[in-house]
Amino acid sequence: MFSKATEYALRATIFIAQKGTEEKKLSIEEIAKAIDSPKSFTAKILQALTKDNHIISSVRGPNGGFYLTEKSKQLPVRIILQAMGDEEVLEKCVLGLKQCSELQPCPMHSQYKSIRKQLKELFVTKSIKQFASEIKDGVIFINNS
Amino acid sequence: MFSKATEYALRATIFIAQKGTEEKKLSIEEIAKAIDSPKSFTAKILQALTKDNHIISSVRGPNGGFYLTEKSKQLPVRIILQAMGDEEVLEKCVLGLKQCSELQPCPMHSQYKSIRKQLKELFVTKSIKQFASEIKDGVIFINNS
DNA sequence: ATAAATAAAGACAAAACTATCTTTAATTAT
DNA sequence: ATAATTAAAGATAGTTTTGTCTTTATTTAT
Ligand code: FES
Ligand code: FES
Repeated sequence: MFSKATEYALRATIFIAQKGTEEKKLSIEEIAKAIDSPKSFTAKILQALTKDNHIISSVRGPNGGFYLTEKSKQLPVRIILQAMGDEEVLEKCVLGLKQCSELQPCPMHSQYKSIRKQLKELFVTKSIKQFASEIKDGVIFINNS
Repeated sequence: MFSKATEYALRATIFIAQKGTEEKKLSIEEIAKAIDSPKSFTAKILQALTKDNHIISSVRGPNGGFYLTEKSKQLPVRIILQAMGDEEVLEKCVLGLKQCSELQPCPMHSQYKSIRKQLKELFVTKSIKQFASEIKDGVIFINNS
């Protein structure tokens, strides 16, 4: 469904939203361990989400690390897909036709479109915060290494 | 959702099922043109679906080409994903956890599982033939170059 | 000021994916 | 038999993805 990079981005962002605060930031070390992802690769991903997109906030130096502002937590999870350049799946033809339309539907279109719509709905209507709070509420995991 | 190779495999197989017969086989040339895919790459893919999996039938030489037996046409489309080694998406955790389970659910699990179930249902319950006949029935396209 | 801690930036490498081209084998038509 | 046609097989190459390592910049604590 998504690239490894996007999977790590989603896991990391949700984890940071749940555990990090401006007072107690999370280091790349902690994050990579928590979500079971390669540290340097994850660093690159967080860098992108910080620099270009301001989805994640970061501070360098001692007691530095990553956290999310309240505003960021309220963004739809789709924003992460967007930042990672991996939201194509929410729009694209399941058979890879250059465009998906009612005018030129592929053989699977009529059956597939409702599934894709639900998927899009999930990423558009639910915020980062909502999934972060899932972890808090119940017995929910962000890794299972 | 799927790799390019799998997209081509799905399009090609559905197209061959609709247009090819044992009497009038389809050449790789025709197929690649019809589904708008790179010829040699598509050849490799059809080769795999022919050799290892016997989903597609082929004959070499003049008037040779590809077609599907009636039996093959009745296989679920999932068989193509299986042959391409690309059916992970039907089972896998949306966040990429090593396993998806009710016992160790990720933060998106409860919302995502029904979507994935519908996707799997689509590929398991519908046959190649059913999608091939979509092309025949209405105004349905297998390319839109 | 200096040292320590931490993210940012950049260079590099391995693996997977996508694609092309050439040669070989099989089949058919003449 | 021979030539023509077609898929099979194999070699190769480009691109993208995934991942690691090193150096630099920034911030904090002493
Ligand atoms: S055209 Fe294929 S999903 Fe719409
Ligand atoms: S654990 Fe993530 S979808 Fe089930």
